[in-house]
Amino acid sequence: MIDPRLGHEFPFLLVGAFRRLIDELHRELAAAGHPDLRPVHAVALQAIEVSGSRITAMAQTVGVSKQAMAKTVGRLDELGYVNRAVDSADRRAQIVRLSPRGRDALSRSGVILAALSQRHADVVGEDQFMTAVSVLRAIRADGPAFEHFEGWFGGR
Amino acid sequence: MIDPRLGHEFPFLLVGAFRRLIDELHRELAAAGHPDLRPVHAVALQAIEVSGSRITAMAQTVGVSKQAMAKTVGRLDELGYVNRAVDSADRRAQIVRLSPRGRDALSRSGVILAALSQRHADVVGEDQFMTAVSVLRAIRADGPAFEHFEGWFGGR
DNA sequence: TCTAATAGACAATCAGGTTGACGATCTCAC
DNA sequence: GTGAGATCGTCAACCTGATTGTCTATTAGA
Repeated sequence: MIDPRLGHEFPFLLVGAFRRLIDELHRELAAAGHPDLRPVHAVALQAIEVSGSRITAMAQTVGVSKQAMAKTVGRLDELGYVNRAVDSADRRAQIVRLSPRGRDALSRSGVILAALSQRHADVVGEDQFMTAVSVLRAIRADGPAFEHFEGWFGGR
Repeated sequence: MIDPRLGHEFPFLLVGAFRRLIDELHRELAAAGHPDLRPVHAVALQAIEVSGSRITAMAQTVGVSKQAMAKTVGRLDELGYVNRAVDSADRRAQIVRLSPRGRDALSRSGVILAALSQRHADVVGEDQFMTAVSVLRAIRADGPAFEHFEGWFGGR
């Protein structure tokens, strides 16, 4: 039997660890030349396939309306993280592609997150860390790849 | 050395596990007679001290403006989860107290979350689960008791 | 008793999302 | 071919949940 008081603590542990991880990621991204990149941008960047993606497809992947995704993509374009081009095969559509800067941001994110994970693994022990990963995988189970939170937490 | 690809997965594991846990909590709370209780309400309820709290104090605890907290408390009053009374010692202030229904919701939350944690611990093994807890505690470190997310994820 | 600070309500505003409607374009059955 | 219907991305209107600024009532303290 685990301590029943853990019940109330556990969600806070999860969200707190998430928050701290993402805060550290963006602090280091900012220091590495990406001060304007917000978490929501990083999520959108990850929804872009290597061959380029349509806005509608990205919206569906992330779980927001295409209008919302269009706005985010517009901002990413402004910031130089993506390029847009009309799809030669379908002139209604745009193909959104990562720019070199976008690729840089994404690969740096990977490096930073890997380093952060490694740092935490060093502190608690690698096998402990991997145990935590497998526990989280079990809890998360077959959830969606991207979580959509709009209006989820609140709602009057 | 842990697999560098874990870096990108880890935040999604955390947020996915959190989301799943809270979703299950509120599904069971709804089935137990609390269908209108949202996560944001549960957070506010937890910010009420046993002897009663002022709105301003709750706002500070949770990390939102007092106006926002006043609205949430108003809703909780509507729903019958709290009672408000003028503070006899300071007639500007209100004392917000949990109603019996509020106490029921909070104690049920505890029971449900403990059961969910126990269920996951049963699946992965109690010692594995406790290892995960200590890893999360290490990552979360000395973060605030309540995480405040408004405007954190997005921001143009 | 006068002044500064505080509790909470009201109003205006903002941000980030939503839905609905639209023009342009594509697909497909005929 | 061509006409009907679906789909892509934009524009506009709106909703929600937060924010800041302002206000009154009240309290605390010199």
